[in-house]
Amino acid sequence: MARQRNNSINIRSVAQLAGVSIATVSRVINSPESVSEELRERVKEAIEKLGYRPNQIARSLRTGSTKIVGFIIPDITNPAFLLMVKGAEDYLKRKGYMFMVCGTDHNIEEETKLLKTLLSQSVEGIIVTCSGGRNSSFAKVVQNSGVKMVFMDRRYEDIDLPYVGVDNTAGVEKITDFLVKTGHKSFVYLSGERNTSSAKERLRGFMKSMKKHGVEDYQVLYGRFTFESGYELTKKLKKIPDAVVGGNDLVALGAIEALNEMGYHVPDDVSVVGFDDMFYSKYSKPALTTVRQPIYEMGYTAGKVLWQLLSGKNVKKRVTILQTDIVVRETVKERETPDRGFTEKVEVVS
Amino acid sequence: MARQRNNSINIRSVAQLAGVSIATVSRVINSPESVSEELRERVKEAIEKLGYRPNQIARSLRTGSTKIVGFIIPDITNPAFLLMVKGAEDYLKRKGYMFMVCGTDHNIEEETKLLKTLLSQSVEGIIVTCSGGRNSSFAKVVQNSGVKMVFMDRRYEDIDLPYVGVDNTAGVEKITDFLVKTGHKSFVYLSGERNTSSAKERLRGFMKSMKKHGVEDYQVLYGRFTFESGYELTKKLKKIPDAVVGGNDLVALGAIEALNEMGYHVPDDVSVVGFDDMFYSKYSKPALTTVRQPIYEMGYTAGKVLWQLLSGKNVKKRVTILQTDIVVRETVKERETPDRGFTEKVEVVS
DNA sequence: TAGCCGGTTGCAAACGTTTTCAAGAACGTT
DNA sequence: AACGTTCTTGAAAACGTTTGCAACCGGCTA
Repeated sequence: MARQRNNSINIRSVAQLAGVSIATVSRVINSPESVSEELRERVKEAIEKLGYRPNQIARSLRTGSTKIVGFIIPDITNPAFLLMVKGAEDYLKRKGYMFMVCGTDHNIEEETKLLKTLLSQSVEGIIVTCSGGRNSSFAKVVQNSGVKMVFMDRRYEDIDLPYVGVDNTAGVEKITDFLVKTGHKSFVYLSGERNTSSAKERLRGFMKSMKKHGVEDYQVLYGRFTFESGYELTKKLKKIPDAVVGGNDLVALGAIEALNEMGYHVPDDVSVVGFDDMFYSKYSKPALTTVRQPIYEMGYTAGKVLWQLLSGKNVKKRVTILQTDIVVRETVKERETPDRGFTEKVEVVS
Repeated sequence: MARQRNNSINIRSVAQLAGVSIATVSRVINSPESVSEELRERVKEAIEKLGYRPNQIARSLRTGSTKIVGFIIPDITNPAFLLMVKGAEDYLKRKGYMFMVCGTDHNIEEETKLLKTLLSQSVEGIIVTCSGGRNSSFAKVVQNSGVKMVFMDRRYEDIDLPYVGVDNTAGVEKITDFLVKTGHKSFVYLSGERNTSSAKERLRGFMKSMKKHGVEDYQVLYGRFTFESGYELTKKLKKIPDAVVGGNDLVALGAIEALNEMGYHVPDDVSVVGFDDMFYSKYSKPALTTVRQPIYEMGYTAGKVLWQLLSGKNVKKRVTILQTDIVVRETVKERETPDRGFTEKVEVVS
């Protein structure tokens, strides 16, 4: 016996009302120029009258193209990640895509689970900002999925996929150089999650600067990319350095809070810098000196790269690295260098 | 001639490998207890071997249930909205749902467009935070859609749908009462987008407090819910009041920035309060006194209500209003009331 | 007039599932 | 031995589209 036919309006209702076949209705929708003026009008009228909207599910099943791209990011609540997402969306929505964005809560098991879920939803492409430093099960799923993917901001180095990121190393190196140049002699670096690619790259920039200038009075502390982490790490400091370099703005802001509570003034007693230039950093008191990342552009570019993949083009540039600027505000103060006046002089002469 | 069969693994490949019918494979997946031990094992093995994952699209088409709920929010980049979304997701994902979240950029035309798009994606439910104060085309689409919907945080009053929100009026009234009680005599209220339901409700709370205490020295200024708006409105002030009430935290923070630049000290010269208790407010300098909204809970509750709708239950409570707390930090200072000492005394006596 | 061609149209298959129905097997009861 | 019951299983229909193919209709050429 026939199952009860769903009473909602479908292509058949339209066809019936217009007195044509469903094929014609479909054509009116997808390639109107291929059907005669008269029928086209009749069908359009019927569509209007019934308020018919094609069922995307059926369409997807038939064509094999869902026009959906998924995002996997560590935290759906973090504005920085969402600004990237927005960048990618802004590019891709003009190509007719819809989006599913999923947060892993920094949990790599959840990450693979989400990947699987997205795959069975038949998304056409996925943009991923990794939640950890390595994720072997993730790699396995990716390999035999055949879906188009792009890494954004963070990547798993053992998975060969296009990557759009930011020159973390150069960014931190630049701002650390700036601190050295302005007379700071002792440093503390407050790292975020140590296994993420961005944390590693940023730390590398710091180390490069230290080495380059022959600075030995520095210390590296590991924590997370949060305000609280910056706060706690700083509180534990035995000796206060000339400058604190935060793994990101949140960490830097946490450090400032702690320093204030410990009775130090920023920037008079200590300089502090961050990384990100997040929304609030320019309004903090004192306003944070930091490294500006082109976050939105990064997402936009990732969207573009994914689209190239989706439209079958060969992506020549597998890796796109965007550059950073340093933005000088109020948390760095030029230090006197009384005890090194001599060295300074020599350098000038040589 | 037969179209080329899609070479990706489907239920048929599994059936073939296991030597059973596709019906059996489907049963192994959906109700394993209904198939014999032996076949079940064979099928599971085949699934594992091929890495088969059921095609959700096909499943949705057949069952008419996509297990997707959509969100429409004004700004995908605003952490407050996303915290609500997270709340709802946390509730609904345990019920097996996936999510599509869409931002309108505060544009009501985009809002109806997104609604239509979500509908043709056959989402089962939609949670909406309105972008404007009214949206007639939105209403029209909602009426004959049959999809389950819930308003979250903001609503269109002419559309009868379940609503989960916060007692904006009581919140602002409470904090304004607090200002009056601590001796403030003159007020400025900085409103956000004046047509949104939350802006209206908050303003009402302010007015109630003014009226209740017979205060006449107040002024209401309209702008937007942004830092910049608070800043600009404040800059235009001819006369500085005892207290500034911001339509939200951003506005309040903008006002503080402007006041500082104009040479006034917060809270010594002026008190400032906000609404939201957003992430950064406790770290601002001075830390903002504000109204805490249970944002996450609001989303969680909206998710719960939507689920009741989805599972066919009758929702008895069409409107759920969550209460706010006021959180006292550093931006309010008790004022002397030299010229009213007398009244004060009378009150105590009476 | 026969043949051909381009433009419109409809029929029916296919996309990958779920689910109804009926058939068969195994078993116990009379 | 006949029958009923319960449990497993497979065949086939259906979900709402898109699209290859064939049919038809005019008009044109030979």
